[in-house]
Formats: sequence, C-alpha cells, structure tokens
Amino acid sequence: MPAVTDKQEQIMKASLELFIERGFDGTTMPMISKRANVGAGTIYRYFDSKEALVNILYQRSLSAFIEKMNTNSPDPKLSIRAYFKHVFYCLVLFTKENPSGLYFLEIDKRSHYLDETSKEKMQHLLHELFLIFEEGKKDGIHPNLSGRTILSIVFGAFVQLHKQILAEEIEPTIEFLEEIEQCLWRAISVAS
Amino acid sequence: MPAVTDKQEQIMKASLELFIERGFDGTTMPMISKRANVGAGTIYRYFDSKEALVNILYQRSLSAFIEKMNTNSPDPKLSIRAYFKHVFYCLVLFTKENPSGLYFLEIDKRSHYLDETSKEKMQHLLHELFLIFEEGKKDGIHPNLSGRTILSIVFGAFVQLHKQILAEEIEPTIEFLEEIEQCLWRAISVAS
Amino acid sequence: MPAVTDKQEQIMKASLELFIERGFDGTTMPMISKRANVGAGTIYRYFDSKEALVNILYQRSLSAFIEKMNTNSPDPKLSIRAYFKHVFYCLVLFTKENPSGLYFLEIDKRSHYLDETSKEKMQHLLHELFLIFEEGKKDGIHPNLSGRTILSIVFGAFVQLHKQILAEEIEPTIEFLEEIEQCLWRAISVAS
Amino acid sequence: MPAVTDKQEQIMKASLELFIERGFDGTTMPMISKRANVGAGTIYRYFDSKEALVNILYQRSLSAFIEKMNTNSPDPKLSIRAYFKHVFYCLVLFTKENPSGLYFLEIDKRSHYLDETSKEKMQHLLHELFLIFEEGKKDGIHPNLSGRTILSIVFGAFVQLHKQILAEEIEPTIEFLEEIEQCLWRAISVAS
DNA sequence: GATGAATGAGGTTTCATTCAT
DNA sequence: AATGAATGAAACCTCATTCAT
Repeated sequence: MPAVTDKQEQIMKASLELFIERGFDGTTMPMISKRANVGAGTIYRYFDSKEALVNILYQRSLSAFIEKMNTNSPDPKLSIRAYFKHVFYCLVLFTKENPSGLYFLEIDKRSHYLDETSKEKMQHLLHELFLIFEEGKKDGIHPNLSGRTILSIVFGAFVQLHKQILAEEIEPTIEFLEEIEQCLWRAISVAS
Repeated sequence: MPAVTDKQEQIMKASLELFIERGFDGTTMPMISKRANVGAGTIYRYFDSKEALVNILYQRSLSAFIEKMNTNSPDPKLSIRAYFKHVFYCLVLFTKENPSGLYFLEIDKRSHYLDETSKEKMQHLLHELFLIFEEGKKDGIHPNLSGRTILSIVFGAFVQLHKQILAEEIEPTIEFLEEIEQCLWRAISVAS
Repeated sequence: MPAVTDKQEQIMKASLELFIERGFDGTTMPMISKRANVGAGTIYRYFDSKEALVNILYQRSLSAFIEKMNTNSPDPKLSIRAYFKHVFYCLVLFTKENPSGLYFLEIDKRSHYLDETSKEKMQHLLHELFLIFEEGKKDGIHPNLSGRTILSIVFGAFVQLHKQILAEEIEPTIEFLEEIEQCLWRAISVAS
Repeated sequence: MPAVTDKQEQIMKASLELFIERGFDGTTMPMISKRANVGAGTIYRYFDSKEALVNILYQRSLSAFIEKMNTNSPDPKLSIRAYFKHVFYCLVLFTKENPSGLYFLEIDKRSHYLDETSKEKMQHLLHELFLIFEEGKKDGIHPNLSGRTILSIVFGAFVQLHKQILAEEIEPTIEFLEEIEQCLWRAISVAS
C-alpha cells in the first residue's frame, strides 16, 4: 500500500465517519469535502468516484482486519477456545484503533455499491473462518451450529454492541469485554 | 388504524422490500412506484413524503411486533426463561409473516430519516425490555450483563442470522431455530 | 419515426440552434433548457444524455436529407447534369425547411461525440454519392476529380455560403441560387 | 512579436492540434498541458487564459497567412488570374507549413470565444479580398458573383478539401493541386 | 382516484485557474 | 521558471414532488 498523503487521510477519515453516520447513499460528496476540510474537487484527485472511494475504504478496512488476525494468531487446531479469544480481541483492538472501520464488516455483501473485488475479499475471509469453526467442532464448538451460523451470531452481536458503544450507551471496560467474550463463547460452544 | 387500500398495501410492500435491498437513501420514488405498479403521483395520495412513508412503515412494523409480544405473553416474573423463549419466537413469527419488517428493528435509532415519534416508540419498547431483563437477573439472567447489553446481543445475532436466511445461505428449520434459541439463552444466562 | 411531442420538438429546435451557434461542447444543458422553455430535467425525459441528443438530431437530419434526395430523383445515369441540379436544390430546400439541420452535414465525421451509428450513416450517404459522381465522369464530370473531391468542393462551398446566408451577409434570391448552381457545376465538369 | 520560448511553442502546437481535433470547448487545459508536456500552471505563464490562448493563436495564424499573401504578391490589377493563383498557393503553402493553422480560417467569425481584435483582423482581411475580387470582375471574375460569395466558395471548398487531406482520405499531389486551382477558377470566372 | 409529464434543487463530477513549493 | 495539488464554480444528470389531465 503506497504512502498516503495528508489530504487523502483526511478524506478517508471523513468518509468513513459519514458512511457510518448516514450510510453510503445518505452521504454526499459536499458533506465529505466539508468534513474533510478540502475542496470538492480534491476528493477526485485521490479517488476516481464515490464508489471507488467506498470500495477502497472497504478493502483497506478488510485488509487491516485480516492483518491483525494473522498477527500472533494461535493455531486454531491446538485450541479453538484460544483462537476464538484471539478473534474476539482482534475485533476489539480493531474497533479501538479504527472506530469506524468495523462498519464495513457489517455491510451487506450484496450492497449495490460494492464492486466484485470487495465482495470476493469479504467472501474469502468469511470462508476461511467458516472452515476454522467447522473444524473446531471437534474441540468444543457446538456440533449443531454451522460455521456460517457461528459467524452470524458472533459478528451480529459484536457489531450491535459496538454501535451502542459508539452511541455511548455502553462503556467498554476491560471487565465488560471479558464478560462479552465468555458470553459469546458460551453461545457457540457446548458446556464443558 | 384506518382500513388500508389495495394500492396502499402494494406501495408499502414494495417500499419495505426496497428499503431492505438498498436502504432508504438508495431507494428512489420511481423505483417504488415501478415495483408497486402504481404511478409516481399515487404514492403521494397515501403518504406525504418519502420520509413520512418510511416512518409510517417503521412505526407499523414496531406496532405489529409489540402487538405480537403482548399476545399470549407469559409473565416474565414467573419465568424469565419462558419469557425469553416467547420473545425469541415472536421475532421468528414476525419475520416469517413479514420478512422485510425486521429491517426496521435494526435501523440505527439515530438514522437521519426517522422522526421523533419513531425514535421514541423504539426507545419505549427497548426500555420495557431492559427493565424485564434487569429484573430477570434474579432468575437466571447473567448478573454481569445489563439489559441493554442483552438486547444488543440477542437482536444483533438474530438480525444477522435473518439476513443470512433472506440471502438463502441458511435454512430456518424448526430444529435450527430451537438450537439458536438455546444458544442465545446460554449466552445471556448463568449456567443452571 | 414515432410521433414527436410538443416539448420534444422545442428541445430539438433549441438544441439544433445552439449546436450551430456554439458547437456541441460549447452548448450546455441549461442553455438548451432555457431556450426551449422547459425544465432542465425535462430534456432527460426525451433524451438519455446530451450525447444521445446530438446523435438523434444528427441522424434525423441525415434521414430527412436522404429522404429529400430520394424524392423525385432523376436517374443519374440518364443525365448527371440533371442529377447534380437535383442534389443542389435538395440542399437548398433542405436548408430552407430546416435552417439549422445543414450544420450536421458539416460536422467532422471524427467528432468525439458522434456514435458509430451516426458515423456509419453519414459514411453510407457519402459513399453512394461518390459512386454516382464517379460514374458521372462518362457524362461531363471532370475526369481528373475523384467523387470524394467533388463532394468536398460542392459541400464545402455550399455550407460556407449557407453560413453567410444565416449571418444575413448574403441574400439567397432565386437568381443567386441559379448562379451558384452553375458556378459549382462549372467547377466539377469539363467545359462543354 | 517577441521571441518565443521552447515551452511556449510546445503549448501553441499542442493547443492548435487539439483545437482542430476537438474544438475549443472540447479541449481542456489538462489535455493541452499533457500533450505539450508541461505543467498545467506553465500554460498560464505564457497565456492569460484559455480564451487569450485561442485568440493569440488565431491572430498569429492570420498574421502568418497575411504575411505570406503580401510576399511576392502579383498586382491584382495586372492579372486577376495570376492573383487568384497566388492566393490559392498561399493557402496551399500555409497549410503545408502549418497544418493546423488553417483551422482558424474557417472558424465562424461569430465564435463565442473570439475577441474583438480577432474578429476585426479577420474582417479586415476579408474586406481587402472582397475589394480585389470585386475589382477583378473587369478582368474575368464572374460579374454576377459578389466578392463575398467568391470567398465563400473558394475558402469553403478549400477548407473541406484540407480536412479530407488531414484525414488522409485525399493525397495532395502537385497535379491534384493544380487541378483544384483550375477547378475553383472555373467556378468563379466567366469562360474565356 | 390515478397517472406520469414536468420541474428545479441538489447530486456527482469536471475543469479553468491559482499558488505554495 | 516550472510544477501540479488544490480549489470551487459550473457542468451533466437524478429524483422528490407537483399538477393538469
């Protein structure tokens, strides 16, 4: 990924925030340019179009998340419990560093503004996780839940909690996060 | 609520579907009129504006859901476990009868197109449920989770699963639903 | 060709005039909508885009001209002199009925806004005339001039004269036109 | 006229080419700067604006043409036939040395981007030629054609032929040019 | 009551021009 | 002197809404 200029960073930050607040179609280019403190035309020096912008943000968020997932990852085959904890705290750290980035994990894959690359990239990540959780059934994951189902439960719950946190209706203390992690593990595992 | 004409019904059905598929801002009035097989002007005989339309749909969905919740409701004070099951199957039934209606349960309360009435109505429903789940801590609900947190987990997971079902990536058999209900209960309760 | 509504007619008239006065790129949609006394959006009910508009006008002008050429056409094989007179007075009549239409005969075939259909249609007309004038060499057309050259001379001169007439610097009396016709025939024929 | 720097020359060459290919309004400053291999800002070191640029080019082309016309010019009063030949070969030489410059001889004098100086300069040249061809009626020029008409025929035909040559649809051999010269003379003269 | 043609405000995007480097 | 990033006015086009039929 090439070096990113100052203006470009401002534009990406402003866009992400606005896409969270108002969605893609509810965000206008003038809104972005105003929030980013740049001229309307400047956005087009860095991004071909509004669609190109959202797709680049999407793919960047996804890449950043994947990179975090691959860093210090425990082997899921040794302990799915440890791996789940890893996934959970990746989500936590990712949202902490990049409070608006998580938004992209919840966009419907069929969104009319995502291009093929974006869709495939997300599909690929999900598929890898499916396999890992399927495999995990040997080691504590509830055998009646498919990998896909597990991901829906965990991501769905996490994203919803994150929204509450952003809205400052919930405060994410360390104790709270530990509680949630156990709670989601209980959901998808067999009692041990 | 006054009787609802045929055309009005077509318009509401088409709007709901489109709002799910493309979001509020991504849906245009011409799209709605075409899908509903009515003239563009006809929509304005029944709804003052696009915003009025989405708010009426939102409030209708909410009312329908609340009515279902109040029908044959077990007393949460007698058994929070039974009450939770009731809530869960209300969600299930509601989405079955009204596959697009659930969308409105997930709209961010800060959505720029919701009016005060819509927001308050949702706030009111959530508050009642908060109280019930808080109370339920005496009776099996995990004491470290706030009512708000519980709702986020349950709704977040449910909505995400529902999306997968709509996308036909998961099939909602009776066994599957029972499994999910237990799974979510495990998440929010203390082991018994 | 389908019936043409009133508004559509106004738009086409205004566009043609403006394309003559200012060229395609120098004409803006607001200019057209103002001259045609319609809203900016109305133009798009009838034409997909500015490019579609100019191409439809181009092809309509060409068709109208071709139709005029095919009406009461003398056989070029019998007398190329008579046929040339026919071509000349087709140009005259066409520009009289449709003062801006002639513009389209002079647009460079490589214009960046003409689509393939437009280019081919013009190419086809020119090709037919080439052949006729080539053939006419047996019968008075100067043998050293190619059909293409003849057309360039005749059309080039005619269009330039027409511009002067539009600018009211020349008055097109009947005598004047007869003079021009003879003058252009002298140019392309061998003295008889 | 001041010495012309290298960059300035590149810019003028690129502009002329593009104005021919795409017209004034269809040519953008970025296109010019790219074709001229200079920065966008550099153009503004040499020319105040896009309009100033086109007017300078216009007037330079005109001056160059006038200078060529005044060099070795035969006296039109001695032989209008010789003078016509001179004019014709001035056009030929001028377009050979400056293939895009001729473009400016055909621009409609009412072009919205020409300034008063440009229009007057052209008007002046045309007026001088008018007078000469009017005078020539004593000496072979057809008495029923006004000077203005004669110029329209000759310039119109010439410019159209030049376009075909640029498009490489006609090859301008010496024989061809002689033919054309005679052909245009036939058009505007009385048979001798 | 129902329609869809018409509108113009406002959307996305381009481009002539400026100015810090 | 030369550059090209930055700008915002204005381009093309869309769409919520109105209204004559």
